[in-house]
Amino acid sequence: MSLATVAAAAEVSISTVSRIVNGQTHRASRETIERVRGAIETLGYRPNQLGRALKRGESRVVAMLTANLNNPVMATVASSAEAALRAAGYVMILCDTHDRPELQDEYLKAMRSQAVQGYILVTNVKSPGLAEFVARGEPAVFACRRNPYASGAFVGIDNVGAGADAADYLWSRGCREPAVLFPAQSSSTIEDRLAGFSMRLLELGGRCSKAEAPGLSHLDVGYEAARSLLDRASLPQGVMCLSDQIAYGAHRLFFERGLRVPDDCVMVSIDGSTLSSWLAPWLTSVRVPYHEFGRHIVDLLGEIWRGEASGERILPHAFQSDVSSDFE
Amino acid sequence: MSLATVAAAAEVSISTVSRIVNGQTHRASRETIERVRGAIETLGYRPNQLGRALKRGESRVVAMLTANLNNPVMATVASSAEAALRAAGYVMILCDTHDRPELQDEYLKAMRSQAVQGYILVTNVKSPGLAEFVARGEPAVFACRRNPYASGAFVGIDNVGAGADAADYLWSRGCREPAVLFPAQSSSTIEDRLAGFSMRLLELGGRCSKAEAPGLSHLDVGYEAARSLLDRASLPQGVMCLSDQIAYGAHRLFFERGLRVPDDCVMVSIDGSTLSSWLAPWLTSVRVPYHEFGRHIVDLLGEIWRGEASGERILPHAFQSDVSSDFE
DNA sequence: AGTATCTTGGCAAACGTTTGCCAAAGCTGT
DNA sequence: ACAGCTTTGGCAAACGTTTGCCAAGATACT
Repeated sequence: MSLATVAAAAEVSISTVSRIVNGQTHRASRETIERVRGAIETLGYRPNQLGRALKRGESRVVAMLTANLNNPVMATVASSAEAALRAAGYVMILCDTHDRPELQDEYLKAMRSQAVQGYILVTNVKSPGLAEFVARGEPAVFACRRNPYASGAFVGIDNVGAGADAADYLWSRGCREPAVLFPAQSSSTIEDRLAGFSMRLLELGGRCSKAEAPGLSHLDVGYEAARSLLDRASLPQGVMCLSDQIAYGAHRLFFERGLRVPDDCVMVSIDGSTLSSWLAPWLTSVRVPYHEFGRHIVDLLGEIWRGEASGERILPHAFQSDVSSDFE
Repeated sequence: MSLATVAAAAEVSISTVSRIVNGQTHRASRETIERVRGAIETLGYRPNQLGRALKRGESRVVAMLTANLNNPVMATVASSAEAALRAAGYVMILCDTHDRPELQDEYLKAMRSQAVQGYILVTNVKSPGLAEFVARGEPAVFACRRNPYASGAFVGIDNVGAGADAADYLWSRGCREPAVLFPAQSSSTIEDRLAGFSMRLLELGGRCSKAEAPGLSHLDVGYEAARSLLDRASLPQGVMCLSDQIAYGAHRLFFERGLRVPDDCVMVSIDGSTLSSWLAPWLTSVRVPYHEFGRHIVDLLGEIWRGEASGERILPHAFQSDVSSDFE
């Protein structure tokens, strides 16, 4: 079914139907408009987005490239972005790059040939394709992780501040020499959180030991980092985990070794996922408002499309207090 | 950049370039082909999928409608479907219906106007739009939850059998009168698991008490169902939770009341998400191979497109034994 | 030499839209 | 009666593809 079908049913030309579909009411008589609207209604016509996109040069499709959908943080951001895009009349293509540069480049090319109108990037993996992409000035918003090639549209939190808050928390709980667990594969987010944490601790007069580990997922990272920590030194009073997932991994090792959190060792992390309040009551988290990210991402995309200079959106973080507000 | 650009660069006609792009090597001389390939290479040309889709009538885009991306089960299925689609040269549009009928209908219409080539549906919410959709015979594969209007392509597990396995497990642990926790909002999956569980228990000579609760998410369901259970009767030896999320919710209530799992009460569930092995070592699960779903979904879609009668794929489930195989 | 076949490649229509332009008709005012 | 304006609506080109058809040249066969 196409404009032609409707036009035939209403006995007008295709152009007339097209104009009415697009709300140009001053180009046809009231009577014609009603006839056409009736035909559209009875046929259940909806304009073909392919034809429209081809002609108009805007597809109303946005691509989201995410590092790993199985990470609940990414899933939450994807979900909130999807909802915000839908509300704005867009549709989301989801691409899971698994943080692999070749796959990322492949996706960037594929999305270009899909003529997508904008990009949401949750990645900081460098790749030749991404470098060109940024250089071409494609309309993109980075979320969680900063653009590794340039500054620009970004939605995230003040990771330095969040790290500092975690340090304050541990300090207030009496930890003077906490450990910090972090992944070998770094990123702007990780670095900032780490920097904020250790700087604040230094300011306060404390010091921290660091345990780093490689790993496919932050779960593994946490587990391995905790292992190397415990194998190397005695149990610290407190442990700072740079993400919830790292905390989960670390907790697993603690559990296996019969250590109890927070009785034997306080644990703090950054992310504050909803699941933690159910499954990890032992964990204290700096809560990041991932549910809000989508709205701001779409705002920024809008600014870019309108040609406005678009900056960063740094959203507020806080210690987890009221869980209920987590649900919309 | 379009075929026209390449044609100009290679000094041939648009048709010739198009044929070469599509692998018709017998319609041009070796020399011409090389010249065209060179031009494509240097320009970095990729065919515009919009034009192609419009002409060919197949968009190589598949829509996935999922009930709630924040549910890790859905996220896993989405992730595996995305990977399988990508490998087959397709692209995935993700739609989060939040199990709301109007939103589902809105998405179905929107996807139709996007000319998507196939659908992956993780829903059993009835809606007028879905009824028409099924009646039209659109190419769709249902995953996890069965088509509420007809039989047909489906990927899932034997939920009756999984329920029975859970009953066997609790029986083997000495539970003679376990409780079962389930959501008020039912579905084929829930019903089957419940039926399999209680039938097997009856066969074995046991009986079960049931606790049902409404809730936005299964986390709430588990919490509330556990509350109503404990308020009503004494603590059973074992609790069967119809999903991992229900188990998490129930555990939270148990934790608040100072009850320990599995010391005070054995808990079993169906899903076996990766996260459980990290965060919920107290939980025993029937493991569902959600990571494999994507592959089978795409297989079935292929069968449908080729016009083959496509049936159901019932994948094997098992008790969680080796966690490591969970990762690809 | 004449005919048949193969190779090479271009023309043009079509997919469903949008929109600038033109034309016919209906009006007003002189 | 005629110029000028508004209303109404159609024609046709364009977006980037694909593909049936035709044509010119080359080669092979009788």
